[in-house]
Amino acid sequence: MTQRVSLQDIADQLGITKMTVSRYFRSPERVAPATREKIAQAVKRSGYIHNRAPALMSKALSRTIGVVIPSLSNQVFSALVDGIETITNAEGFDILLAHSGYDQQVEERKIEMLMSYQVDGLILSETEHSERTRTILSQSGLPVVECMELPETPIDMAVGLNHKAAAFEAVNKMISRGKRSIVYLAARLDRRTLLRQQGYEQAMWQAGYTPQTIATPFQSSFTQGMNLLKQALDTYDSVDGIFCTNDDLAVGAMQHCKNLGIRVPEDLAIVGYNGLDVGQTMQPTLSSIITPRQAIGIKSAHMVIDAINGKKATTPIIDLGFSFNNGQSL
Amino acid sequence: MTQRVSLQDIADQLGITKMTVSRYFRSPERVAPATREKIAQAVKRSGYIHNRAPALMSKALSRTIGVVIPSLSNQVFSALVDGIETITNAEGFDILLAHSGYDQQVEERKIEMLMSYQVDGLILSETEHSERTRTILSQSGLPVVECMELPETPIDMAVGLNHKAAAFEAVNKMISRGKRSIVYLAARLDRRTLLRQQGYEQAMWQAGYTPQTIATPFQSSFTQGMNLLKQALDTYDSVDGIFCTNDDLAVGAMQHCKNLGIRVPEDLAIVGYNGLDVGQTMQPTLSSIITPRQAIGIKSAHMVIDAINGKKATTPIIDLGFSFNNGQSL
DNA sequence: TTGTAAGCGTTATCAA
DNA sequence: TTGATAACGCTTACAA
Repeated sequence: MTQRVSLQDIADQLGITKMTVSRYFRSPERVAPATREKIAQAVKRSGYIHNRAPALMSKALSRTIGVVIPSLSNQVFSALVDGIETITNAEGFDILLAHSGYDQQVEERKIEMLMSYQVDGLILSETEHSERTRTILSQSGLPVVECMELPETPIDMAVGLNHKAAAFEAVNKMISRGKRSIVYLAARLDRRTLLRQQGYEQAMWQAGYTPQTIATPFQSSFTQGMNLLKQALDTYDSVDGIFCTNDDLAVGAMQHCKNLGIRVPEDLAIVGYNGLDVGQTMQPTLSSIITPRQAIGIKSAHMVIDAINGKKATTPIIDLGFSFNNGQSL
Repeated sequence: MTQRVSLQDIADQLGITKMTVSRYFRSPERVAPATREKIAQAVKRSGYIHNRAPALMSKALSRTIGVVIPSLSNQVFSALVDGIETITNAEGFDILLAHSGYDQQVEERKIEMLMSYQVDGLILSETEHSERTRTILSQSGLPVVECMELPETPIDMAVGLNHKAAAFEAVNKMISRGKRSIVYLAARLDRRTLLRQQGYEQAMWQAGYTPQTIATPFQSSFTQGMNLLKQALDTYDSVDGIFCTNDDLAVGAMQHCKNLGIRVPEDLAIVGYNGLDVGQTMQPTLSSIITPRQAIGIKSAHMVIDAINGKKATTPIIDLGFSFNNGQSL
């Protein structure tokens, strides 16, 4: 059966105390070379694995940060986690990862789970939370970074970009190229999707055009992109531009154009969001807004760790901006 | 500062002992209704979060399963995790998630980390491990399921499919459609990619043709699919079929054909692997091998949990097979 | 350089 | 129905 090896077990084998073995792990230079050697061998032989539970019980830090992302199949969040781990690895922190499936109740459960493991801080990649989530996070006093978008009232700290402004700029670019009947394609109506819609609508109204949105509550996917474009073409007249809430939809839409012989961008301009690899394989290449997700991860990790170390950031909200990949589809 | 609320704190507020509060959580029916009510309020007020550390120290189960996947941006593994969580949620287990980036050293570190949290079992989605990983897992006696492919010598249990056989069947289908100069496109040379290559080569030799592989050590992506196809067309003469180690490459390759005006499947047949959504948006739709990844997750979780409950599976290796999505690209 | 003792927060067990 | 006690395995602080 499962027989965990303890420090005591190793100490017993060698006729020393567990304290010396413990020291061997934490500060080997304070153990006599001969003893060190003996312990090294015994550790190797026994396959000892450090047990964090006792350390979690003392008031000491766990040196672990909890990370919650909405999806396990989205390059945006894998880049975010990559960025986070660059820093946590360098700083000697571990991360504990959980995913919420874009569901606030699930997010709440996962945050509680992570907290039950005594994480020292949390990085969340959404900004809309259940009432209880906000309560337990505030009460805990734990450093929390909400990232990707910038909440008006962050729980603690935030790192991201202004999605409304990004969408506004993208749609303005489309308008300045002469497009006027631009439709917004939206999926999974999360907060970022709605913010982008606001930016889109603002740009349209400002130019004197009427915003037209086609949305689905389902997960976005290439197939959804095709379907939404079909609907858009059926619903609205003389559509000459499509602004998509992400690249998956945009690629699906572009695919549909190819299948139908619609010329991009002459007949229909298409702009995506996130600047993923897939858009660059298309012909024409996809125009898209590039979000600095790796940098967001890096900055988020720095902020949590600084806060854990008692150096709380003076500016709790960091806007890392965005850029525009011109591409050929506009 | 971070001021964790303990059971003792709540008990003190109410003038009772922490034991009663503990009971309130584990078996509320054994606490007097009046007391129960008082505790409920105090718990809510204080934002108490369960602390797992002490429980991890007793010999009791943690009711947590560690899961290691290679990538956070691959639908294959998100579906696997979905399958796992269907079961763990139902059975009252939590999962602790980690990702290895397809790196055995990272996998080793993550497994150690998960074990340091006293997980009751592990689900790994790769079958090649470092020496030390195999050692510590064996010595721990922990239930371990390796999934996706079927190792010859599993550490403990395994759930997956025979990738070599799947590739063999797919390539045979291509051959039976008259294709003879079929090139295999490979990326990130992990074990599954190599197994598929074996199946491909076996089918080719058996038909009297010479296998031709174009490989890159880099992560697969749509862009890589384009590049590899370019190379294949430059390197080999009269290529009439492409078998790809996954759908990303296949879609990139198909995209390249569209850009060049190569007709699929007339001039070039393309077959992918995994049956992801993206392939279905293409015109023609992508022919692909469909892997039962959600079912693999479900079965894996069942097996670990059964083993934890002392009901070790009699058959430690489960083959869940595969199917073929005919599509239009063949 | 190594050892001793106390304590972390919860739960199992036994007692009232 | 509630309480007292011990135990889990490690680390901190102190002692030898």
